[in-house]
Amino acid sequence: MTQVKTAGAPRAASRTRRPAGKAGPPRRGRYHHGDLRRAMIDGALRILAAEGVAGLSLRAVARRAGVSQAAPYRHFADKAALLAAVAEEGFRALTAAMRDAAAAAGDDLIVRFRAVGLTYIRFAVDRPARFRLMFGREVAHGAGNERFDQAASETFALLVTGIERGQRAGLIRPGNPMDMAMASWSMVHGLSALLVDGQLSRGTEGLEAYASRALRYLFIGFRDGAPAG
Amino acid sequence: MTQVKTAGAPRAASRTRRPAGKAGPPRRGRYHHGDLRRAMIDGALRILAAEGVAGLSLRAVARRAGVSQAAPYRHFADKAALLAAVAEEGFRALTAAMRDAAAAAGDDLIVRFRAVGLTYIRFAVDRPARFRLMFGREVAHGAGNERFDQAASETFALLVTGIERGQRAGLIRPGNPMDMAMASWSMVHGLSALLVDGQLSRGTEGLEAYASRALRYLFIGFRDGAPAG
DNA sequence: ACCTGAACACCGTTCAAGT
DNA sequence: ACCTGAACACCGTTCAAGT
Repeated sequence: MTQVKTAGAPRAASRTRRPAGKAGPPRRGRYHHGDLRRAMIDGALRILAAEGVAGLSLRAVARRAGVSQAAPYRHFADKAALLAAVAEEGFRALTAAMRDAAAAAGDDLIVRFRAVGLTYIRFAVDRPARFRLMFGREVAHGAGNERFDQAASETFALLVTGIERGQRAGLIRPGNPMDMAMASWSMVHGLSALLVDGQLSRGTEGLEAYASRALRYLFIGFRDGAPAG
Repeated sequence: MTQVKTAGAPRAASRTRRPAGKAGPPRRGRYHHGDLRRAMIDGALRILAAEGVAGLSLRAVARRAGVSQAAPYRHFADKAALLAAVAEEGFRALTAAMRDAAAAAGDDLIVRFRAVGLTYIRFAVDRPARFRLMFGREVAHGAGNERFDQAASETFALLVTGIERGQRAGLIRPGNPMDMAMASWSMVHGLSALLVDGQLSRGTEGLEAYASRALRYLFIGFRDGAPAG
């Protein structure tokens, strides 16, 4: 699932581990952390999963990394910059998961398309705090945050490509693929957001079955042979 | 638009105005505020519109109302309770706006349905901070917040009713109206959220035209006569 | 080059005390 | 009944100083 590689790391003694990783002569004492930037992102992810965004203070992440409250400012301009880095990794993980799901779904384009949407929804439901952060106002979009925006638009490009392929195969009706991508993203994102924030609840029903009940109507609208709009 | 009635209020001298408004003997000095609860909600709305949720601290709202930082705790258990009250009013305003739009749209059920969706999207885009607050994690859903949840589910009930009417009129295909309501809400909410958070941008295109390009495909899927799913 | 310690201006919340 | 003042434990951020 392209999760960040932080799983079994020991909780204490987070100083002095992990060799520099860059070429060049090994630093003598290599006092201090080693890779505080990486440790801050991993720590933020752990706090997000355990306590949600409410517990995610810069000072708490620094504490967990074993450094002073001021140390993170060597690596991030401010708190927003740390959150942007976390969100960017989230978009990369989401894009990778969608790509994997498409590949695993086989040749049927409709099946692939559905699998990609369900992967998006599952990502959101399984990591609610991270999903909210990725799409929330804490992260400045567009404003000099190119790496972040790039990761986000890759996700969109995946969608457009899938629709165009479906049109060429005669499975999806003609029409502007951007409009259809926008419709798909909106429905899948809306379903995710409403589930994550508790406005919709699926009870004991499986997530995939529940979500498919709604997605079905969009697929009918996309299908070639439906009456013209 | 069922906006809160706070428009031209003077900025200073916010004490001692507004008579109690409840029956009973007029209080003698009626020292202090009069209706601090109301003033807190109005102040929160103004800060939300001007600075977004980042500027919305309990102390700032108290300052604006001309009371001490501790005074609000007479009227709200904590900050979350104030935010819940603001969100609840937001849901009521949204529901009322959708109802008005449906009434103004005339008899054609499809036109009505579209008008309701576009009203939702316009509400979100015109009051982004308020929209985010209404649907965000700051407000506890379901956890002993009945008045809030009631306002939210009224909005959903409006949708289901519209779909059932469309089915009876033979305009909408047979099927579980709850599923279709879920699909509609998801698409409209997703479009709103992605616009509000800046992931989708409509450039210079009018909001209604832009949103309709996506909504179109859902309507095709709903329409009676479309190939069965 | 990377980090610490102390400081500043903010928070949310509590609690005794005032009218 | 409703509000104030002072306090506590937190924040984000800055800045001189240390190694």
